[in-house]
This record gives sequence, C-alpha cells and structure tokens, in this order.
Amino acid sequence: MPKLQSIKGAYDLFGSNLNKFNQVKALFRQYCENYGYHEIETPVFEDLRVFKREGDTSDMVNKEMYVLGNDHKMGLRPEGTAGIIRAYVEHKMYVNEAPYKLFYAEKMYRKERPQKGRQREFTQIGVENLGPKKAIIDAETIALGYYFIKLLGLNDIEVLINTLGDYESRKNYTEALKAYFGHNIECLCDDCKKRLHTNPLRILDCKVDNQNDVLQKAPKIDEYLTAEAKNYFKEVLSYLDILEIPYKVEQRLVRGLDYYTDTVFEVVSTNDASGAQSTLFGGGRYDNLVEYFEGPATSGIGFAMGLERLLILMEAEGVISEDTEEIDTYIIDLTNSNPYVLKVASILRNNGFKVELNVYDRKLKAQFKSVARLNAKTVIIIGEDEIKEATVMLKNIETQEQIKVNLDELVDKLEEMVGNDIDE
RNA sequence: GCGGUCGUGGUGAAGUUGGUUAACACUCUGGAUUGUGGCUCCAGCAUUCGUGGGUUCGAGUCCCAUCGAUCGCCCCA
Repeated sequence: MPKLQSIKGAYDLFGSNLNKFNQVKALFRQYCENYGYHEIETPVFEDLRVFKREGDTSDMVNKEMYVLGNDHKMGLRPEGTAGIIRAYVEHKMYVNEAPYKLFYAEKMYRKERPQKGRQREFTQIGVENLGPKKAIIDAETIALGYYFIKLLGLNDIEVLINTLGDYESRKNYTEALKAYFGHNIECLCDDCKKRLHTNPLRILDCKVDNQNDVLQKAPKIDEYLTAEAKNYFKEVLSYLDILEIPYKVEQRLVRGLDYYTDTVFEVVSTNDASGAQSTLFGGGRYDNLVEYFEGPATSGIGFAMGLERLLILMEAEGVISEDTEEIDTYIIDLTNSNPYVLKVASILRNNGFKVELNVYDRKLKAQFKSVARLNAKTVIIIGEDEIKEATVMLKNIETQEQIKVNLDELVDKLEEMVGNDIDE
C-alpha cells in the first residue's frame, strides 16, 4: 500500500487554519443576516444541465467541471448560483416577498491546475438576491461584499464595475466583435486568435495586444447598449457614490459566466501576496436564469467570494486575529485515575465550564505543563486527602491564590474565579 | 491543458565535486531527593531523505518515471 495523500488541489483543514476559516465564515453569516439574507445549502452534485446550459462557452463549465455518474449526467458544482436558482424554482421560493435573499458558504469544485489562490476544492461565500430588477439592489449587493471585506480589515482592494446591457445587447456586441476581429485576425496574438471563437470579449482585456491599434479602435459596448441599460448603470453608480464606495468603471470587464446581464463587478486585490489570482470576489446581475429553470420571470444579482483567497490576503495584510483558546480549569490528578476526578470534571462540564483533566499517570510537574499549554484560568488539584474529605484544591493561576473548597460549593467558587477574570 | 522551479522528522531547515552512525533550532517525551508549573540544565525522539525504478563497489546527493507543492500562461473565486 503506497502512502496515501489528499488529492491534488484538495486540502485538509484543521487547527488554527480551520479556526480562521470558521471565524471568517461566522462573520459573513452575521453580516449577511444584517442585510436580511438567509442561509441555504444545496447539494455538491447536481444534474449536469443545472450548470451547463445551451450555448454556454465558459471554460468553467466546459473544461473544468468534474463529471460524475456512469452516464455522465451529474457534475460537481463549479459555482453556487446555478444550484441555488434551481432550488429557488424547485421550492417555489418566489412566492415569498421579493427580494428574496439567500447566502451560502460552501465548497466548490473546478478541475484546474492548482496554484496559489486556486484550488480544485475551494470555498466560496456568496449571496443571491432574487426579485424584480432595481438599481438600488445592485448597489446594495456590491456594498455588502465591499463592506464585508473592509470589515475584515483588508485595505488593498479595488472595485471594478461594468455593464453588459441586456441579453440582446450582449449578444449583439459579441457578434460585432467577432466580425470586427475576424477581419483583423492577423493583428492579434495567438491567444486572442483562439479567444475569437471562445470568448471574443476577452480579447479586449488582452495584455499582449493592449496597445494594439486594432484593439483601440474596436467597437465599444456603449454603442450596443439601449438607453434604458445606460440609465440603469448610471443609477447604480450614483448609489455607489452615495455609499462612498470607490469604483473604477472598466469597460473591458467581462465575467466568465455567460448568464450575466447588465451590471457586472469584480473586486480585486492590489496586494502582491495574491499572486496571479487577484480576484477576491466577482458577480453580476442575471435576468434569464430563473426562467431557464422554468420559474417566473425574475431577475437576480449575486456575487461569490473565494474564502481561501481572502485568508491569503488577511495573512499578508496581518489582519487575522489569532484568538487564544483558554479553558476554565485543568484538573490535576495525583491519584492515578480515581473515579472522583472524572466525577468532578463531569459536574463542572455539565455546569457549562470548559474543563480538561489529566488522564495519564504523570508527575505533578508534567501536569502543570499542561495547565500552561492549555491556557487554563484555574487549576483543580485532587489527591488522596481531597477524595477523603470530598473537597478539591482550587487555584487561580493569575493571582496564585489557592483555596480548599467542598465539592458542593465548587461550582459557585469556580464561577466566582472565572467570572472575575472575565470582568478584568 | 502548457512551460519553469522544487520535494529531507510535527515545524523551520543544514547536508561540499555521490563515500562509514542524516547537523542545528523549535515542538514533543522523560529526568534534575517522591503535592505546585510557565525560566534553566541534562537525556531521548527521522532503520531514512515524497513514491517507484535505474546507474554505481557505494546515492539524500546522478538519470528516468510518478505523485505532490510552487510560479507563470490559460481561466477564475
């Protein structure tokens, strides 16, 4: 049997790392609830058609999805939105008052080459806001993500925003680009020649061809936007101004998913620590997704944030609070496992105290080492004498004060000691 | 999916042009006259160098494969 290890791009999470994960998740849950969002969990695997829709050109769905089942009809979710919309329609959540707001913190799967800030199994925390389209909601959603990152203490971030117009605008624009670049294909780099077929909008964002004259003169999205779409976008921006959220309108910003319409946004890190994966969260509005799942015409907007990337940055910017774990008391046992010791521990634990007890035959000194390691606020020492008298030696680590207490008043005494510590 | 770099114990790591017992530090375990620690001192802890194969009298050190990590491309969270 060879030594087994975790699968490429999938990682074990434990100890202080898991702790940090849970801290950020807890904060996110709380913050989402401030905005009236409710948590949802959907299955990690779904019918392939949930993720892969007709005409979908994205790599994420076509190349990077883990396909499951003997008949290859299921897939591991590469993103959260599709599954949630499926659930939204399946359970007719649209009967609730709009907007209906959902958030999630779940694992996603994408078969890419692992890299810093990019794993095959990773965690996304995100939101979906379903209901009639309204500019104020777009701004509110961006605000939720932006302020959450600020709440974590992160500073080196930038908000990029753009509009794709409605579904028709986007389609027309894509066609126009295909035609335009098709005529000028010789001027493009090799990558862009490929992009012409896969994702023409991406050409606009090419680093190689950036200064290329052909690129500079390419058709602009503006020309394909309806007046309505333009006004909508303006309105979104005005709300962001009011909220004092700094943003940069990035005409070339295109998201990888095909379902986006109107507002799209991306928050990137400007910190070097994020390496080649600088996007912290991205999202946008989608007008047709609910209908795709046979639900009533409903718009939606959401974003997803990479939790692992968030933590890389928090580490780099030094904003992670290392919370020191402490326990209320450590029970030192000098008797070699007399049942009395276990009974005392049990009584205290049932009264809400965090208690650890010595279970091995160890010298007093070794046991005191555990006291320090576990960050115990108090120590309880039990030897033959204490058992005989049904008492316990209780010591306050901070003040060094030590008293003998009867078993029946131990809970109160400990409460006093531990309680005092908290007040100070 | 493509290209570059790397892979030594729980951790950080040293290991010369291949040559007997794999440095050092932290952690951990035990001890320093038998009921009071966090300091100090002493001792112990990798049959083995990601894994498999090859070259060689001899490989952690060279070659191949494989797995993994990492950086860039691509893509995206």
